[in-house]
Amino acid sequence: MARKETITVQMILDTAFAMTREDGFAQVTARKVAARAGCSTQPIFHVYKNMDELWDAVYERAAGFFQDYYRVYPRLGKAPFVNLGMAYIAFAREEKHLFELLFVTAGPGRRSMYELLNGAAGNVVREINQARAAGCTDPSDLFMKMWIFIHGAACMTLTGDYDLSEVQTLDLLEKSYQAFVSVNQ
Amino acid sequence: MARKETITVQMILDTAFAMTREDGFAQVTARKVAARAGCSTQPIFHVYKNMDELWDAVYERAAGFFQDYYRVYPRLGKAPFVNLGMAYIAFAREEKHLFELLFVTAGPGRRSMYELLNGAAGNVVREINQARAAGCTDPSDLFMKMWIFIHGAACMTLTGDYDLSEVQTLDLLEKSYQAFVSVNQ
DNA sequence: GGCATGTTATAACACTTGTTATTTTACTTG
DNA sequence: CAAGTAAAATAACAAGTGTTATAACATGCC
Repeated sequence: MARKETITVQMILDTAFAMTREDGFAQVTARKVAARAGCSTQPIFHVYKNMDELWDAVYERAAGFFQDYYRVYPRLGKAPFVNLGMAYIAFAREEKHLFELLFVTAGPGRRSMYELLNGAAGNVVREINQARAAGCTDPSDLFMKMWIFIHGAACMTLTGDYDLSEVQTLDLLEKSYQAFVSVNQ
Repeated sequence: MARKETITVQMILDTAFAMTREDGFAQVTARKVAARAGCSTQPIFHVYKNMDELWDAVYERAAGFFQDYYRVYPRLGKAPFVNLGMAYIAFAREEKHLFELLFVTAGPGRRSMYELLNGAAGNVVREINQARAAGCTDPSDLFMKMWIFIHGAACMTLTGDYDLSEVQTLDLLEKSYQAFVSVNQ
């Protein structure tokens, strides 16, 4: 009937996503993706209507990647929000370009930070309940403060203004939680 | 002798800086600056060797703009670092594109966040001394924590994830300072 | 007033981008 | 095996970028 499809959606998306991880989202151009995938630009537009569709797919994949990253990240902290913060800061350090795409670039059509964080598993809600169970009077306010702090540390890793080890970060987050709790009740 | 120079360095830099403030650094291209300045691209390259030189000049101007912004910003806070933070967060809200250029974009040849903050007036050093005078045992550590928090809030304004009023922000920063102090000594 | 000289405008080059028209290729079906 | 058809390659278009060569221009000096 017809020629067999040799370049699949997966191959293109895999390539584009890998390029985003390694070189940044801005490097995902039609010709560069094609070159890395070892084909012309034509299969891309055969599978995706235009580059916007591919870019959206890369964004969705990055969002899913973060969910997975958080899911398997070791839980060393005891206080609420600390494990969420540890994974978040580590993600910013180890996946700079993905972090930038998901949490720094404004961009229309992007999900809110809270939505990305909470994810399908309701990560934030669970942490807030944990804080309430621990006797915190206003866990939402506590989350906001903790999250501002965590986001600040993560963003500073991008510019090289924050460079603490995992152990130091754990200590910093635990102490910060205690600090915020102490003035919250 | 020769034709009088009608398009000056100031006119070009003013235009490029205004474009950065309003539309973002990426919009500062040779043709767009020329169009807005009402001339061809030729005067730009007559005054600057290339676009990199102009971009550097815009960056320097943005850095100076932030210094001025901080200098005249009202001092409503009592605790150390709070006024620095208030001005910083307000700058992120009111000058999104300049904030992005100075404090979010990594880019080579850019100054460190600390250098931009401390400025010519030694803002950070003064605040640290103030904290020490107030009886803080480790003012540098306190500054780091406060700054992570402040930077987090500022960065979240860019993505629309932080939107507290000036009064609320003042309260938040004062309380955060108390929180960090309480676990610091 | 003519003229040399520095400034500006015009136009073009080389490159990159997304996108599309056209051609080639290869595979499945009859 | 031949034919038709879907996929991929080639090539081109239009727009945008930095940069530069060339031409027009105005201005102060002799």
